[in-house]
Parts: sequence; structure tokens; C-alpha cells
Amino acid sequence: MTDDQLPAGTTAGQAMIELLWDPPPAPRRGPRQRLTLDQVVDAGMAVAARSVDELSMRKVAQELGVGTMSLYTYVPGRDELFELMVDRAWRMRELPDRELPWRGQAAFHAHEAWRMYRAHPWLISSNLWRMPLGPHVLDVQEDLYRVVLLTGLDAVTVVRAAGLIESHVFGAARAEITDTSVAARTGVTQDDYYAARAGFWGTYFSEQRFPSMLRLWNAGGFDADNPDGDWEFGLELILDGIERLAGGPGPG
Amino acid sequence: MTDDQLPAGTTAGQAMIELLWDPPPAPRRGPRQRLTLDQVVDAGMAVAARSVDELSMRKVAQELGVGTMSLYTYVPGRDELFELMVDRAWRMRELPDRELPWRGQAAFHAHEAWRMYRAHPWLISSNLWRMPLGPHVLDVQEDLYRVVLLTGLDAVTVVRAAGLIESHVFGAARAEITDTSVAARTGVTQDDYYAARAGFWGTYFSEQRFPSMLRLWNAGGFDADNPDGDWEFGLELILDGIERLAGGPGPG
DNA sequence: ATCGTTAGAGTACGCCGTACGGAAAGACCA
DNA sequence: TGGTCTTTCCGTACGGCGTACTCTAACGAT
Repeated sequence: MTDDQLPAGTTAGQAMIELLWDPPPAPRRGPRQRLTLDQVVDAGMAVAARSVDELSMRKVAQELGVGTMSLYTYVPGRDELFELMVDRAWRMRELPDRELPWRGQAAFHAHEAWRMYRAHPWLISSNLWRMPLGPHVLDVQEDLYRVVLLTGLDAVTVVRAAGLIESHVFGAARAEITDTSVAARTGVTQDDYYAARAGFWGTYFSEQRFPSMLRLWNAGGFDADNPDGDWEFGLELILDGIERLAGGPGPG
Repeated sequence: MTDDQLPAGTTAGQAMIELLWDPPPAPRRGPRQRLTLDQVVDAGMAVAARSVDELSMRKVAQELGVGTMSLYTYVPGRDELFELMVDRAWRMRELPDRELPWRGQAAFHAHEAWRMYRAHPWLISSNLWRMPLGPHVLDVQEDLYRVVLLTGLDAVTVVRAAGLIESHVFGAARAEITDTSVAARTGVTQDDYYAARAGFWGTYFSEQRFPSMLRLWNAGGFDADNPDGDWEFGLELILDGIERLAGGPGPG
């Protein structure tokens, strides 16, 4: 396995991997720990849930009623805490019923990912370049590979197809989360927002310069009736494509 | 057009839109400006090119040999500067030859986007939720809509298909950029990196827990011969899907 | 020559991550 | 039991950030 092909932690290093897979037990000597690693991660998620970019060591410590620097007994730093939070989010992913045909299982995976991103929007806003190499991330990944292997496609195509499914959901969620939460996050009132946009359409939008957009607008192309329609359209198209490559619905 | 359907600037507001579309001329009164808005944006791109997360007002000012606060005469703040940089990056996008069939033009758009993201990786690492509502971003978007309209598909499907193409390239670039630049950015040496990963495979990777990954690994599924193969696989699959929806290669 | 306007930039405030070091808690051993 | 060693907790402090405020000086208009 080429090393750069599987998801890697942003903060590379043995220490991080050990923290993810095998967190050290509380030491026998010295004063007792007032917290557990899990509590710290939970507090981080609580802070991030309130507002993505308010996640700071000081806020997390405050959440726990603890001095800021105490956190560093549990976690090497902010980035590492964040990676633990990400892996924790993946821990709550459900896996599809293995009795379903592969396509149903793949769709289930995609919907679970969608649910996860909606429940934890901070997963998206992060500067994390790839998912950390954590146990729960890998468990889900493993199961997705299992599902796509059911198509009978060759190994390279399976890896690519799985990556495509995953990355599509991520991209769609990224766009979705924007619409629902950007106003709340930035404190921009809905009125300001629409006023600014209206000013744009009136002042700068030109029929000559943007004829296709105008045509699509007039034809209702931007009136989404079903909010999930956009991303499910992409998902079905991708699954159709994979199914065709596999030469039909297949055995699983 | 539902307002939340077209790309919007992260920093909503009339001021930002005016800055993007119609930057104010140098005032007649008072001392002459030592810089231009373009120079400030260029300096920002130069700093970002060196290292994504080193982009700060102080660094940009240093790059220009100017006091930090002087930048605020040209730009309302850091976020706004960043949006101007993004729109500038899109300005360098070439548009496809209109004589080509739609699929060729769509592929051209995707390759141009790919080229742009590789040339300006900071476009990806940003916390920008969507592309700003800038003139150059919209010009490219308009042309992509024009191309997808050639399929003859209905308006809703055209918008969705265009969004799918765009978001696929973004996602693929995001993954790609990681591999090539994350080590350089974080200063983690290649040795550290591989040592940590090797430790993982030896210690925690279990054949029972990750059988599909093991199988794919043994079958060479992770040995990418062609580095662009992954994302072009997805692109072709998506374009195939669109073509099929359109009922064949179509007239354009 | 004067006045109003504006660019430039120094200073300062409140955030951030975190290095460092001291105090106290508790386990182990003599 | 007393001493020692380990480890937690956390106050302080440093350097970085975005940017509000304010003063100075340059310049156009009169």
C-alpha cells in the first residue's frame, strides 16, 4: 500500500497514532487526573458545536472548568485535539446492512456521511487536509471498501470509486453547510445579506455578460424544490456510473 | 434566482461586492497612495504562495515595505483581501474553444480548474465556504453553464451537473494538494512521516479488522501508476453520466 | 497661505497557541 | 512513618495575530 494513499493524520507522528489507537492509561504515580481524555474531546466537540472557529484551548478549558494548560496533560496540542474530535465523530457512524445489494449499502454509507457532516459541521470547516488515521475513520473506510468490492471491479477501480463516493459527499456537504450556517456564524443578518445580493443583481449583473445564468434562472434552474436533491443527484449519477463499469447490478 | 444558489462571498455585504466589481478610484484630495489595490492583492498572493498559513496582514505589509495598518486603506480587512486574491486567481482561467463538442469543453474547464488549484494551493486550504461573488469567478461559472447547456438538459439538471463537475475537481485537488505539500508545510520530514506510518502498519493494522483494505493492497489497488488517473477517472465517470442523461453526445 | 481631506503608520488591546517552571498531590520505598 | 520521585495542575509570559484608535504629514481646493 503506497503510504500516501490511505488517509493520514495531519499531525504525522507516532505519538498521534498512539493517542488515537492506544491512549495511555492514567499513571500510577502523582496526583490523580481530574479528567479523562474522553472528557476533553467531548468538551472540544461541545465548543466546536457552538461555533466552529471559537474552538480554542482556552475555551475548551473553560468548558471544563480547568486551567488552560491542564489540557496539555491530556493532549499534545490543539491540532491533536482536533484530530481526536474528528475520529470521535466517525465513531458514531452506522454501517449498512450486509444483506442489501452493494448499491444500497453504498448509498447508506453516503447518507451516513451526509448525516455526520450535518451533525458536525466543524468537520468541514477544518483545515484538516485529510481524515486522521484513527481507528473509527478506518473502520468506516474498511466497510466502504468492502461494499465497493462487491461490485467485482478491479482493485484500482474499487479504490477510485470509493474515493469518489466519499469525496462527493464531502463536497456536497461543504456547499450545504454554507447555506445553512454561514449567516449564523458571521453574524450577518439575513437582511444585510439579501440587501447586498440584491444590490449586486441590480447593479452589476448584466444580461450580456451572463446570458446562460439568466437563461437558467428564467427556466427555474436555481429553484431547488428538494434541498437534498442536488447532492443525491450527484450520488445517483456516480453510483450509476460505477454500476455500469461493473456491468450491471452485480451479485451482492 | 434563489439567492443562496449562486456563489456568494463569505464576507457578505455591499462593500465587498463593490470592491470586487468596482474598486474606488484614488481620491483627489489628500496625499497620493503609495500602492494600488492590485499591488496589495499581488503581495497577498506572493505571501500565500510561499506558505499557505503564513498569510497575515503583517507579512503582506512587510512584503510591500509598508506599515501594517496602511493596508487597511486599500482593503477592509484580512478576509476581504483573501476574497480579492481568490477572484484574482480565477481571472487567469482560460475558457474552452467553443468549436469543441460540449464534453470536450467541459473537460477543458475541469482541467483548467485543476491547473488553477495546483498553481494556487491556498485556494483550497482557505476557510472560504464558497467562492466569492467576484467578476472573474462569475465569468468562468457563466461559461461552464453555457457549456453544460449545450447538452440540452433541463435547467435544474444543468445547474446540478455543472455543480457536480466543479465540486469534483475541487475535492480531487484538495486530496492531491495534500499529498504533495503537506510535508513541506508542516516541516515534518519524510523520514518521520514514514516511520510513523510504518509503526502504524506494524502495530495496529490488523488483518482481521481490515480485510478489504488488505485485499486491495495486495491486489495493487493503491499503486497509482498515473497520478492524474484518480481524478480523471471521476471526471470521465461524471461526464459519462451527464452524457447519458442527455441521451448521447448531443449536437454541440 | 489656509483649510479640509486623506494616506501612512505607531501604539495598544484582546485574542491565540504554548513553553516554562513552581506548587502540591499522591505512590512507592526505606 | 518519612523521604523521594513522579506527575498533575496551572499561573505567567512570549510571540504572533487582526484591527481600533489616533496622530502626523501630505496634498488639492480655495
